[in-house]
Amino acid sequence: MYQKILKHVSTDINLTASEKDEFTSLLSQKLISKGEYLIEPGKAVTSEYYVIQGCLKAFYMDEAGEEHIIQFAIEDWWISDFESFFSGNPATLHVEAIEDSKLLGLEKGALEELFIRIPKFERFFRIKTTNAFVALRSRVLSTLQKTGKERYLEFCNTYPQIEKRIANYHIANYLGLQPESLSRIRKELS
Amino acid sequence: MYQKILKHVSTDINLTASEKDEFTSLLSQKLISKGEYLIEPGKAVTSEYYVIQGCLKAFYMDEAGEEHIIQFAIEDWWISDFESFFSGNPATLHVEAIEDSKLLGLEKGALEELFIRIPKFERFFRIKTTNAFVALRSRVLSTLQKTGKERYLEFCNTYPQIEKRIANYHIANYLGLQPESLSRIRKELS
DNA sequence: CCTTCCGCTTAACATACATCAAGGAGAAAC
DNA sequence: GTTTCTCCTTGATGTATGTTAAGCGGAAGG
Repeated sequence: MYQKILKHVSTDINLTASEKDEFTSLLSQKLISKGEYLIEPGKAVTSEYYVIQGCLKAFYMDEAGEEHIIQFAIEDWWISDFESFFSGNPATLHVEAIEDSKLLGLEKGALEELFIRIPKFERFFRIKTTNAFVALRSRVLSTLQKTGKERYLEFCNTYPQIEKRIANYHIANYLGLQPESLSRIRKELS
Repeated sequence: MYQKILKHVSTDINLTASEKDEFTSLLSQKLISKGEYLIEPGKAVTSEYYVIQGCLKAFYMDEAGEEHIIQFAIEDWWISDFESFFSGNPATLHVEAIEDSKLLGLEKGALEELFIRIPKFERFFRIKTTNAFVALRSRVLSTLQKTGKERYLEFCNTYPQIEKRIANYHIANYLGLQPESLSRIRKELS
């Protein structure tokens, strides 16, 4: 059960057997069915989650009740409302399973103790945070400067596994397009 | 010279006189003229900068040589290539003064020591980082879902001081519009 | 003072994408 | 098997924004 996450962590930092044990002892497994919510706005978020299996979407709801997807997460990704997790403010994000999913949760308090006991983990999570920041920045750039077709191709390159698994209208939403437009783009490309 | 930054820091954390001294002793003043570069791609970035006076733009250059502005900074803002600063990778961003500017630089090494000696500062910079993350995320949302006019109004609300100071074509670039389009939008609104 | 240049505006036209509407295929429910 | 529902596709039309081109005004430099 912990093999995947240990392999994942080991790509960035080296751990001894006892460090691995200490890390995994902090993780709690969570099962969630398709359609269920992992995070709902208004509640404080005290964990971040590593996806062992399944698929989830993180989205905002606007005043008109429209969803705006800002992230998908599949195997080997982390997901949470990081703003709420770090600041302690109530969540503003929804996170919903779009497939039955198996997660590992990591509590904020446990994480902070871990940073003190094994500082390597601070490095690991800082790398993850920096990557998330860079990904977000590059997404700002592509939405500002690129056409729908270009963004779609970029998406397919960046998330090849996701593109095949997720409904057209979810991808369209993520790309800021209408499903009809994405459909046309796909037709053009085929 | 340090009044502004101390007031700025004090909005989030409380400091004793000696903590203030310790903090300001780490800061080094930097003057930079309009048109000069604070950060150039390829070089590692070891400082972040607080703006005492002036105005700068942070932008990427694409393969076609086009600038894409991702941030402006005026008085009381921080600016750097945060990805490079945190990861140690060479900068990918350009940061250029668009007015003569006066900055306070803070070295990464000094900052890390400060975090150890006065942990409150870790909290302060974590708040800043979280805010930046949230701002970026909300920018992704507005570029995906809103029209140029809506984004312009949002920009004017969020950065009223900036809107009056910066050239039309810079604002248009930041909003992902052509200067002509922004000009039309402004006309419609007046 | 005059000239030059740069940024702003306006107009005419082109295009990407949204919107509205309809139909079809596959999965789920009966 | 039939019905229903959900999602995908396609077409017709509308709109926001891009593109190209021109002119104007103020600032900088002579």
